[in-house]
Amino acid sequence: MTQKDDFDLREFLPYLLNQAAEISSQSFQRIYKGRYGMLRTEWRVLFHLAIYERMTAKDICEKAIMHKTKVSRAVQRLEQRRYLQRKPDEKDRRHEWLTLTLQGRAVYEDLRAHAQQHDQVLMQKLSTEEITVLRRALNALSQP
Amino acid sequence: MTQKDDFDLREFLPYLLNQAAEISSQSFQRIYKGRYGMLRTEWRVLFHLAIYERMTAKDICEKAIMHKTKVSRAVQRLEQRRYLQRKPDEKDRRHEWLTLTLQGRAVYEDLRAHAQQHDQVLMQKLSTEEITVLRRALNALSQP
DNA sequence: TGGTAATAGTTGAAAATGTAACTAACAACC
DNA sequence: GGTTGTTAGTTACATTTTCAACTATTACCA
Repeated sequence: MTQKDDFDLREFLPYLLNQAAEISSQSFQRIYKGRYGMLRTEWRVLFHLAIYERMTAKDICEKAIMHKTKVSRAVQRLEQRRYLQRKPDEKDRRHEWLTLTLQGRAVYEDLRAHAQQHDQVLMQKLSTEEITVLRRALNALSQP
Repeated sequence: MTQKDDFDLREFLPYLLNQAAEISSQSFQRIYKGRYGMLRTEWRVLFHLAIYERMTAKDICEKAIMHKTKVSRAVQRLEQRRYLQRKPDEKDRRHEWLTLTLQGRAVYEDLRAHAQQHDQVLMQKLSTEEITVLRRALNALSQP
């Protein structure tokens, strides 16, 4: 098992990004899964609703870059657990406005605290300058 | 839909990483999926074998940080397509040595060319310095 | 007005993934 | 040598995700 070839997989950005994303979300996953039995799609929807207060599923699709069926199912499960409420738009009944319940907000507060803590741990692997550049680069790469 | 709260999701590393990873792999996905009907797990295994020549499934698990069932299934599918060969180790028949076939290598060469091209496009979104720091940071974050 | 197109969101079936239990081969210790 | 433990890899089943088709509502336009 010896390296050959000039192409280095370790410099291929999609590969590196995937690797880092996978590993760095694992320990956070244990938290939202362990405490609330939530999935990745669900905490993402929850966080978006907590931050933007009031969104339609469509809004979440765009902000979170998630497919509509993923969002639809995450919303269903969050609703079942009474973490969010739906309210159809009066003007255009194709839209549904989603907001967190008090209970949903409480779950968010708890997870947010853990998220921040988790982020601290991750950032300890990097210098301040690296963090700044990393965030900027990741944002740039997130523009489709 | 207005931003609230002090916690900024856009600074939460697992979120940013996931976003960037997702988006930056999409157009490469269209290539390996469209041309060869391959999955993400499969190109990763294929690339590892192309680069390291000769590995066991275990080696791939470690290098690619993939679960052994993922690797097992990817290897099965690559074998069905005659992209790789298995050869049991003579000394220890629990191990199987995996190598690409000529056909597998040809597929790799094709995909590698596209990967490099794709990488170029991604890197155009970043400065040279950002690329260096990004790679270093991603590697650091990939250490579990 | 009526008819077609577009949009928001849901659903069902197929594909992929995760988890845990499994087989087969070897190691280690008595 | 036989028992127990460990390791490489597979399989079965449950959970998730994907893809395409669907409903319901609104927009467009002749």
